Amino acid sequence: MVRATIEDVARQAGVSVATVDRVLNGRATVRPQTVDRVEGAIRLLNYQPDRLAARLARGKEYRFCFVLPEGNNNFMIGLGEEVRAAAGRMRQDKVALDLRLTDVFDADSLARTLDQIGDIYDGVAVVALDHPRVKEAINGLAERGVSVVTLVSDVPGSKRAHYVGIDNSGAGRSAATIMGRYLASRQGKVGLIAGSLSLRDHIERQFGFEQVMMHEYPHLSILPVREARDDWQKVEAVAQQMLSEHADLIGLYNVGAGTRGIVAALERTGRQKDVVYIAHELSEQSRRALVDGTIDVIINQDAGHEVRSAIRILMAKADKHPIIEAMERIRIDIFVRDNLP
Amino acid sequence: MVRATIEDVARQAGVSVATVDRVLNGRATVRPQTVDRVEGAIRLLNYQPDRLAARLARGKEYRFCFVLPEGNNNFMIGLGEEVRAAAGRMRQDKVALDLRLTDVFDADSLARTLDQIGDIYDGVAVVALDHPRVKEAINGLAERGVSVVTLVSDVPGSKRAHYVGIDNSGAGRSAATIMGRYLASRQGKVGLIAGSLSLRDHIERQFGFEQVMMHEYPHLSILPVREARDDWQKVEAVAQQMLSEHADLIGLYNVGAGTRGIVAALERTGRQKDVVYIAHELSEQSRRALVDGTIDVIINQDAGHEVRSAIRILMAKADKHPIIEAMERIRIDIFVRDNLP
DNA sequence: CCGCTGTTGATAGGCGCCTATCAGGAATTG
DNA sequence: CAATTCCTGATAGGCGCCTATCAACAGCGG
Repeated sequence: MVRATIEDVARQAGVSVATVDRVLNGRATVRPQTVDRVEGAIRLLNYQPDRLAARLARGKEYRFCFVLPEGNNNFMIGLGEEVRAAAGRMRQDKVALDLRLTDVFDADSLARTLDQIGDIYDGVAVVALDHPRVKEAINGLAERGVSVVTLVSDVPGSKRAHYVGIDNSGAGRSAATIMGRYLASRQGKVGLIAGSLSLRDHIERQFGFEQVMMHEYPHLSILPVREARDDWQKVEAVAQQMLSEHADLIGLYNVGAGTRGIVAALERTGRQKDVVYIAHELSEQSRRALVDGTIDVIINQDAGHEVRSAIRILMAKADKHPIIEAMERIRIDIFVRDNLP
Repeated sequence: MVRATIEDVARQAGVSVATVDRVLNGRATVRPQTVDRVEGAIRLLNYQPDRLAARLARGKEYRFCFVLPEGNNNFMIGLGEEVRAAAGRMRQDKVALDLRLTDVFDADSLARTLDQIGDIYDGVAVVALDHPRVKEAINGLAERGVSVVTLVSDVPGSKRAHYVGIDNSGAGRSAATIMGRYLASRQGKVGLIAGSLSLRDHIERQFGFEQVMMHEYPHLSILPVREARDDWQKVEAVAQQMLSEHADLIGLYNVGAGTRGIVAALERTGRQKDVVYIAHELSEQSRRALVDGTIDVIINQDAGHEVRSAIRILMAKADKHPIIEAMERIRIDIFVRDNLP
């Protein structure tokens, strides 16, 4: 059975191809009665426009811009590499990707970057800060007709078309569940380190973690969260201090980046086997530490998936096509040393 | 910057488009020296053929056949649904998918199904049994020019173009690691149930599990594996027997399907909180049992990803395009109650 | 020098759809 | 009834590439 073409539909409906096209692309006013006839024919023939031919004919290029945080955060660097890799591959599909780096911890600078993004773009993917100024910038883009997706960290209440990232509260809860089970028989303190509490993803992870910890594993006491700006040197200092102040520290959950600092602190104090350490994001270093046993579990989001999902969503928005939710859900990966990719 | 077309390449190389086409598609003999000139121009212009235009011009339909096990195995049913869903979506990309069900536990019947698959297909994806007769059938297809990918369970040494599925030995090892950590402070026996030891994936999981268990957690003793044919009633009987024979059973790992039977046995005996139970494959039922706490961890492979990956690979093979390995790696998902999708 | 082989050029026509334009008929208005 | 307005048909031309065909030319052996 061969696929129906637009001509088959026209013949079936007793109209011209031009009219079918008018109905399909809403290009001009068509009498409702004619619209019905055409739609009937489409259903009857189960006609689906050939996407390839349509895109070829339209000759349209998609231009998307990825706005990522600058700095030496391993995960973000990896994300940038995925964008570049995707850019190379997608060229032959007429998709052009640009990459801009900016300071995420500074809402104003991020917002300014977003404001400056010209209308040359059909869509923007941004690792966002949950801040009124940023929200406003996102809404501005959306109103200019540029679709926006938030990446990794969401800005709820903004006019972004979609959030591409994991359920961070679920990630925090998962960390707590595993921490609780691993420490089932032990008594002691659990430490929590975050990058910044103005990053939506970090707060949510923290909340999720504390929630499950307090309800399910009340025998473990949680120390107050410490902020360390995702900078491994600060992280190391904080971890070091925690370890020396609390001889009964048996669990550590690092909500943000800078895992390297904790690994260093744990190994220096020789307590790496004694403390259950759960980290986020898989990288060269965290991978090695997981295999060595310094890290016990890594919770991860797949940067490659996120980038590809963001592109698919932006393309769907540009074409006004629906998106398949199930396909775009980013999973919370849990890695032990045995299921590393 | 606009993309280069085949005409630009021809002009740059000082040849005709026909010659460029000959080089690109190996359609006729071209003097090596001319080939060099063309390839130089391609590199210089960074030319990449427009895939859309190419596919449109070739006007080719891809026909792929998925061969799955029949029966009431939840995971396989879900896999079938994913195939159907993909079939609907892929129609507009000129990809036609057929679905055939067969008895997997019977090598002859599976092999016969494969033998009968006509040359109308450009590719076949099959949930295979590791058996000489099946291997032969796969090789037969491959020799007739039909690319074959094995799905979920591999047939190593066959001429399949690719294996789409998880690293089962890694899955088994992961189960053991988590089991060992969850049971850190306890002493007792761990039971192992498999579907069939002629299914490659099951054996590999078992080996991986035993390997880590024996090396890392020697205080836990593993009971001999029991086969239960992925049938939940048999599985229930086996689990029931294990539970009654071993009062000190504290861990259970079900390598195959039929999780429902174990859940029933555990709940009937009231030992669901006492036994750490690790299962494979997420389904309605296993999900509920995980949330309830009867199952402690589910190890999963994403059926949707597998189907889409198989399609991408078969398309790439049909077009003689390279595949991007990193994109096609199927991950071993670990689910606790908090990171369920 | 002829016929042959190997290589290349030129070009038509098509894939399915989009865009634009013009013309003709129907329906509506004043 | 003429002048509009609204709706529809017909058709050309193009998107970038593929396929096929025929002609042209060089170098070769006989």
